[in-house]
Amino acid sequence: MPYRPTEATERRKAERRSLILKAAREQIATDGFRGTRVRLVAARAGVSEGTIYRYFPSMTALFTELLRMSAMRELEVATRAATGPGPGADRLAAAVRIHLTRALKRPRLAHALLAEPVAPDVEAVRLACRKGFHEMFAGVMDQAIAGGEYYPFDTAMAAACITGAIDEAIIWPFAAVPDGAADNPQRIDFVVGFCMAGIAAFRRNAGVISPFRRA
Amino acid sequence: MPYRPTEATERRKAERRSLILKAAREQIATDGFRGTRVRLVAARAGVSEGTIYRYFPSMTALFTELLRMSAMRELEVATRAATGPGPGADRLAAAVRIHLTRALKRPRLAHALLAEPVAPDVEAVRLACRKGFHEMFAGVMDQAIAGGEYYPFDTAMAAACITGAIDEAIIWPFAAVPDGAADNPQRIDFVVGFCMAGIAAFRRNAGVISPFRRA
Amino acid sequence: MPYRPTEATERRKAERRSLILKAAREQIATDGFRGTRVRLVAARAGVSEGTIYRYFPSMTALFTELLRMSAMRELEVATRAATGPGPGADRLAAAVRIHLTRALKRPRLAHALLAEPVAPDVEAVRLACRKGFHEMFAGVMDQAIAGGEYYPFDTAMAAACITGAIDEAIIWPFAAVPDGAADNPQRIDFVVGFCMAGIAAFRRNAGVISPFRRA
Amino acid sequence: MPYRPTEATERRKAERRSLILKAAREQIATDGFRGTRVRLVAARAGVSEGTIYRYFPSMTALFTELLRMSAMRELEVATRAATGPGPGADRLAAAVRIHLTRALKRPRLAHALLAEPVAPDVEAVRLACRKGFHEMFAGVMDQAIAGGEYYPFDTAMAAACITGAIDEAIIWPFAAVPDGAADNPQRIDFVVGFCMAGIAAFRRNAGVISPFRRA
DNA sequence: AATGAATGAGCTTTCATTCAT
DNA sequence: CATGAATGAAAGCTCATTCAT
Repeated sequence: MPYRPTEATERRKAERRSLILKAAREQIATDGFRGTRVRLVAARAGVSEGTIYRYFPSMTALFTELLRMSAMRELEVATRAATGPGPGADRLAAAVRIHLTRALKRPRLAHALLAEPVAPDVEAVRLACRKGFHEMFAGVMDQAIAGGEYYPFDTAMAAACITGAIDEAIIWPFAAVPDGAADNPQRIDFVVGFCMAGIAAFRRNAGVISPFRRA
Repeated sequence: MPYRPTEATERRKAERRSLILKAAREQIATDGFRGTRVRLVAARAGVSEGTIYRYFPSMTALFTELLRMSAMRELEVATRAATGPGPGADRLAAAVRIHLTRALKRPRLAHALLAEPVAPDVEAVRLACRKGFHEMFAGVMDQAIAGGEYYPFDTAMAAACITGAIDEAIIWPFAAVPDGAADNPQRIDFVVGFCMAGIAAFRRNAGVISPFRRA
Repeated sequence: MPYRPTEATERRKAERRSLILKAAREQIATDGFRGTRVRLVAARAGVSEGTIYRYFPSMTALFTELLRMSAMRELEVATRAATGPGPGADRLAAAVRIHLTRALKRPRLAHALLAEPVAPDVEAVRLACRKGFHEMFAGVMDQAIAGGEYYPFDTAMAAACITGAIDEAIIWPFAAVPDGAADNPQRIDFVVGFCMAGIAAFRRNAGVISPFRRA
Repeated sequence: MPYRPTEATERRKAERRSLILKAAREQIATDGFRGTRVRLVAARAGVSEGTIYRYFPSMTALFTELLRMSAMRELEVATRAATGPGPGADRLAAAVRIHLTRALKRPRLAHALLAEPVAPDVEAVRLACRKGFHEMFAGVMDQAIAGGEYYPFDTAMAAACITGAIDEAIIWPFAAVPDGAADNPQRIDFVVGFCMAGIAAFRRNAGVISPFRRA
């Protein structure tokens, strides 16, 4: 009688795979890619080192998939925030805000996923993910331009400035401020405001008063 | 007749040291800290591995010195641009511009030096360097506030946003645009404008028209 | 079905560990601690270098354990010989004899274990082991003094002289006599006699004729 | 005109050679053979590393010569003490005493020279030196036997026991007693007494009262 | 299918020896 | 002839990956 994987077996396999990915995620959140070892991931997942290799052909592949998954999820969330009927500026601000807010919950992980250099194979994927964010931000701005909200400007470059400001806002407190102060709402407001102001000069309706202008 | 080290010998020694630092620099510019090996640096410098250790006690020490040297130089140049009699906004813009312009000449190296996570010993130095830039930018803004040019705002956070935007502007073209287009003057203008606009909302003299506003 | 380490696996592991210790022992017996390299031990044990590090955290740890194990064993054997109801002199002689006899079976190894200077970490353990022998010999003599068999004397120094004589008797034939002649019973008799005579002057009952006196 | 070394040049060369040997001696006295590096010897001698190699073809050769020289000197002194008109027992005791006394002035050096295992080439010389001491001690005893002072016995083995006791007396305090107490005259007396007593059983004139016998 | 022991290439670093100056 | 910078062959150790159980 031929072997036939049961549904339960399939389910268990999928669970294991998730378990390993989650363990890798936690390890990276703690020590970065640099400090991640097969042994440590296996220990966190409660499986053996060999099992890792049953689910992923190599550590590079594991990292790559993790990166893709995490980035996709974040990109999706930010994209959803950027989608809707309101003005482009509001949608952009919402996307920036939600992305930053989420990243600041786990700044070490976010930094690793967004900026930490890794082996070339992984780097390629990481750049692709980054590009996804760039394109999302640029896309919102392009729509806003198309909708007459802004004069045309170099949205690709603006997207770069925005993601850069967000990244640094993630890294910076990680190194410099007391624990717990990193996701201070005021700081998030500031970064969102900075990014919006960065392109405010291109708004068609100059009469709108920037919400950051002091009384 | 006893040996006496000649001037030429001394010069050669200094040259060797520079040669090694330069080789390390190039290696890092190519593969980042992560991909730098004693063997590769030695090969690039055209010396043996042992020679590296005559000039530097360890790879960490070599990285550290390289980092400190490079960062000091850049910081100095940017600081000089930020110093002078003119309005704070102009000086800030000048500092951002020159830092960005110089970094874009060698984006991979700049990124490694500014942002790449490394071994803890080196990281400490790297954070200090980064802090130097933050403080320089924040300092110019504090002066501008003190001089009545801006309303008070969170200059530390603004500095973070500015360095972040610069960094991304460095990394981004490295990944995404054709060679040679990275230091396109228009792109540099854009980033400078973005950063200045980011804090423009806090200017006291609202009458000044942003130079980035399109006709 | 989840993997469960079988008894056979466990046994194999223990055997491997012993195998490595034995290989190290043989290597030391051949070339001393000084000439022992991870590579050589691994080759002798028929395992890879990496495997050595699975069983011992470092070469120092391997040496240390080997030393402790071997010394403990020898000390135990000698101590047992020195324990019992008879006169102290007889028990001391028995301890000297058995220790010497056993060591002469592998003089190079014995010398390395007993006398060869090594890295400081190992040296500490080696001195402790040596001290164990000193104390054992001194202890037997102290008991004999307490029991009225000897007048009081510097038993610590006597123990040093005894272990020294034994050590040299181990090294000496290793260098000077044909193979196999080292553990000549007559030579062992001589050393035992020499050591006993060394403290015979302190015996209370002077009437006893030394068994080493020739007819 | 052919080059002709002047007398002054020759003298200077000989002085340098001595200087290097002395420096090596001091280095060994401090850290043993194990801790001796070309660099350290050169630094102590106040010459360059290269110069060492002008006077000695290799470190091994330097060690070898040092060993031979030091051992010769000590052997000579001890031999002189063992030579003369008096009874063999007295001469032996004098030789043991002077050798031990001198060694205890620099126990670390003495231990290194007498017992520290070294590279095989050096070891061969070290064993030869050791053999010199054995033969000297054995020679005195052979003479005493020939002179009717002792019954015949295994003088080679006795010599081994004597040198062993001396060595251990050198090593032991080095590890175990407070500084300065090592060359305590009473301890030297004890070792000399121990060694003499070790062969006392073979004396023909049994009427002689051992000087170590207590009142 | 899961285990974790075994592997071995590769890492940084040391140091006796050589050789251009 | 002295110098000390340069060499490069090891050394101990790590860790991603493989494979017998």
